[in-house]
Amino acid sequence: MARVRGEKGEKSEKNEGPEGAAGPAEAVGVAAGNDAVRLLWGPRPKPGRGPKPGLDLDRIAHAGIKIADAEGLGGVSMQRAAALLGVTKMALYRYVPGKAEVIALMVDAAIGRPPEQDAAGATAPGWREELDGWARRLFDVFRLHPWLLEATVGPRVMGPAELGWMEQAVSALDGTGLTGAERMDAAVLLTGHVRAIAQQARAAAPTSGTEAQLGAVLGALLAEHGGRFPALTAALDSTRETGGQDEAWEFGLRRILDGLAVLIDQRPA
Amino acid sequence: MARVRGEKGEKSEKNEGPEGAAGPAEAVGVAAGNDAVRLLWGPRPKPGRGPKPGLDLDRIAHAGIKIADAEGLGGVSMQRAAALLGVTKMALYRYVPGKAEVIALMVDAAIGRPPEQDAAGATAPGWREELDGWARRLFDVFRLHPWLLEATVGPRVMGPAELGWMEQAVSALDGTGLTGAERMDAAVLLTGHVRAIAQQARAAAPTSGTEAQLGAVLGALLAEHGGRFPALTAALDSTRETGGQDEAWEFGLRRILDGLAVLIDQRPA
DNA sequence: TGCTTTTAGTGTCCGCTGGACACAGTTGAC
DNA sequence: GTCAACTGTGTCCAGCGGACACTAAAAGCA
Repeated sequence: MARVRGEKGEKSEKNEGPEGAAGPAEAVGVAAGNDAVRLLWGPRPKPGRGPKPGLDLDRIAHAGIKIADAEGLGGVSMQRAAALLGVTKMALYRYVPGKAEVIALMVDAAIGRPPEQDAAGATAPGWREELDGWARRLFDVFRLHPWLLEATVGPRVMGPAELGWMEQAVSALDGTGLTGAERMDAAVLLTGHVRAIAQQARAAAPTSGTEAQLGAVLGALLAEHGGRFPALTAALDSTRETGGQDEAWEFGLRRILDGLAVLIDQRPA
Repeated sequence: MARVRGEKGEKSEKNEGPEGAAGPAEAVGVAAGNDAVRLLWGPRPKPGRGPKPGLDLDRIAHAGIKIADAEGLGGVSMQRAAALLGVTKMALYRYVPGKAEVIALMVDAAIGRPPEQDAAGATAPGWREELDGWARRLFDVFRLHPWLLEATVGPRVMGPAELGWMEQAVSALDGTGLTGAERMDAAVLLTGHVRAIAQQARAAAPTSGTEAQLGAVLGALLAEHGGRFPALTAALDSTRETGGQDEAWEFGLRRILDGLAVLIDQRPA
């Protein structure tokens, strides 16, 4: 396996200034961009002369995923991942230049390739049904790996799997008369909704203390300070368990698709 | 000032298990819920007998904001914030039970109260104009404090300012025939779009290395692996600088408002 | 006025993190 | 058979969030 760090001095440049003084550096910073691209998109350097590598990027990614699924992204550390693989943490640095890249690999592996959807008979489904199904499948992924939300904030490089999802959404809009930019914007719009609801679902998840505790907190707050938020109070009162986040998901999805339909209908095909 | 930690043993409960074994614990975890509620919503305990407090929650929040604005959320540590205020980091723990609460305070202070918008003459603006302006103003806030994106992932308690924004959006839909739940869902939908574009804008921000580097990376990737992503390649080729993220913002906003209009028009007022 | 109690800020300590670096042992190529 | 490349380990470091004991200041009460 080829050296994972380029020039050995390259990595040290990260430490310039007191704290980097520029980027978030929190998750997958852009500083890791080039490295991350190489790791995500290959080519994976073939083993050369030394001892056989005991690990590979996939195993590392899945070790991280296992931890993150069980304990959240905060539970993922180089130590824990390495321990899960039966090596010391420094062994991981033979495969990956830093933690940011581990997370990038985790993200792409966890998102996974989008399932093929055509088949299902001879009738072509139409853009609306396709996008609807696409959004639901993506939502399922975020529900399965809630930490994906935190892991995908900030500037980062998309991996092949993630790009595959984008491809599928954009191609669902082929032949609708929308321009290329518009098709991509539509995919971004849908992704935003998926993320928004996934986030809201996580807040109400039973993992978080006692049941839908946060919703209760909101209710209590409005009960106490309701005077300052009349419209919210009224809205919440008139709701009272109409459906919860499932409703928000369906509502937003329908609104977005309706909005797209308005545009598509007035376009010459 | 009253003791900030309740029973002194309460805090230790956080350390149960190897790593909490439950929550993300990364940002503002739900474990901080009760404390965060007290700090965000008051009542602020009035000073009692001891030495005069040299700080207050607002100053702490703004110190954190200053750092985060300059260096990103990753640059915010108790040490740095305390140093900016001229005290040791442990002094902060007299006001705040932990870092999570500092971030919660930063978030609410940075989001700020939504500007009043009525006035502007006698003509009532109508829900569409109101929501449009609302979304743009919220977007401005996220552009001003990009770290808000990272700071607001995960389950958390909303502060008065944040709830004020929600209030404004919901009240803009009063009288449209939408149910309370639907009005809230619409607000969530818009917020999701604001966040999605804010995130995408951050990726292309000049802060990140050389200019819109990440967009270039995407282009290079598609140039190399374009065969696997035909629809994306076509979309991106047909685009070529049609406008960038501004277009995505306008596109999504219009689509959402169109979708809402479809629903509202078919509702009896 | 003086004493006592409450409290603000400090200093010290701990476990953990991500990462640099030097080293030992294994392997393939010549 | 020798050598160069490479994997995994051990050790070290600065920085992090936070617990805890301590000193000093201020207010209430006698």
